[in-house]
Amino acid sequence: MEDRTPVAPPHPADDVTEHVGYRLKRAAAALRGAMDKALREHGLTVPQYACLELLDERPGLSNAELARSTFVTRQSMNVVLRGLQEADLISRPATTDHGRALPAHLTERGSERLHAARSAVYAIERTMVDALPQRRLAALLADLDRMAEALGG
Amino acid sequence: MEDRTPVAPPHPADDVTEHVGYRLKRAAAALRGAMDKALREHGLTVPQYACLELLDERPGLSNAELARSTFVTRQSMNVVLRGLQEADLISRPATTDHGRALPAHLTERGSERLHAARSAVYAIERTMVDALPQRRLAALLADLDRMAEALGG
DNA sequence: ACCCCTATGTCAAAATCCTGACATGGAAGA
DNA sequence: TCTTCCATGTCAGGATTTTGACATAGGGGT
Repeated sequence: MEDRTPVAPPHPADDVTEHVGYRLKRAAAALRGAMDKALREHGLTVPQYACLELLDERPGLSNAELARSTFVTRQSMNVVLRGLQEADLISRPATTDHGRALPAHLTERGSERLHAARSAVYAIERTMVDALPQRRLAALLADLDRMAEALGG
Repeated sequence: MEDRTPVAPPHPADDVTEHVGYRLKRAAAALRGAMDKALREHGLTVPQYACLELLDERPGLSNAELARSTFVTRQSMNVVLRGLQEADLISRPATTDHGRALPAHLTERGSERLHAARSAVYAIERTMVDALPQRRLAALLADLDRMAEALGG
């Protein structure tokens, strides 16, 4: 239980739990867990929800584009898309006259499901943001971007 | 390629990629990718490295404690520990005279492997920190903690 | 026209992780 | 003491994700 509060840290920098990577992983894990729990009640997984949200904003995205946007491989996104197609939440043409990318679109059911789940996810986001001191959000977003870009993300 | 720079975002808050969760996931994914690549050259996975690092600082941690500290389930950590034991990087007693928790310890090989991999991981951490404006690190760590705690992390 | 390079979709196999479940050891309270 | 509860380790099964590989479509340069 006291895993994250060692009894006597010699120096903050000497404790792994004080490192940026550890904190980042911790926050991401907390978010993932909260979203998993909230989305389960809507019959969606986190990658599935991410897909629907992206397709709602930018209809016609291809499998590879969705994969890059959600930071997973094309193969992983492919199975996610199949699941969504199986559930009739998205639609994808079997062929295309130009190129190889197959544009995906939300179905009516997909749009409804997204709007139902969105409020739950937004509540989580609100919980996170409200936990921050006022006016610190922009700086946090900028810092996260700087780190990701520095690592080639 | 232009996945993260939509042509015309109506309002920042209306774009998923502007949300805190998205940025958090992006930074975490970038970190994970960089660590994966760096650790592969040392024959370690990220969870394995996390284990070794924790055991170096706090020898005798049990499977369940390590699992909580790395934000995975006991079952997942169990297979990680078996892999480390198989590679003779850690040691665990088969039985214990008191309780059920089996304290894990680094072996000589494990300590050597950790020290070899540590420099690569620390370089990544340095890259991240250097990408931040000076003196912003403490605030970032605090914000990450606040968010994690708000979500029950 | 031809070749090369990149991007995309997909298949197959393996690795990783999680959910559900069970048995055991220890602590706390009736 | 006995009972109840919690934590731990472990097994089995399935879901998710990744690595590796292959074939195809399009653009660019020769």
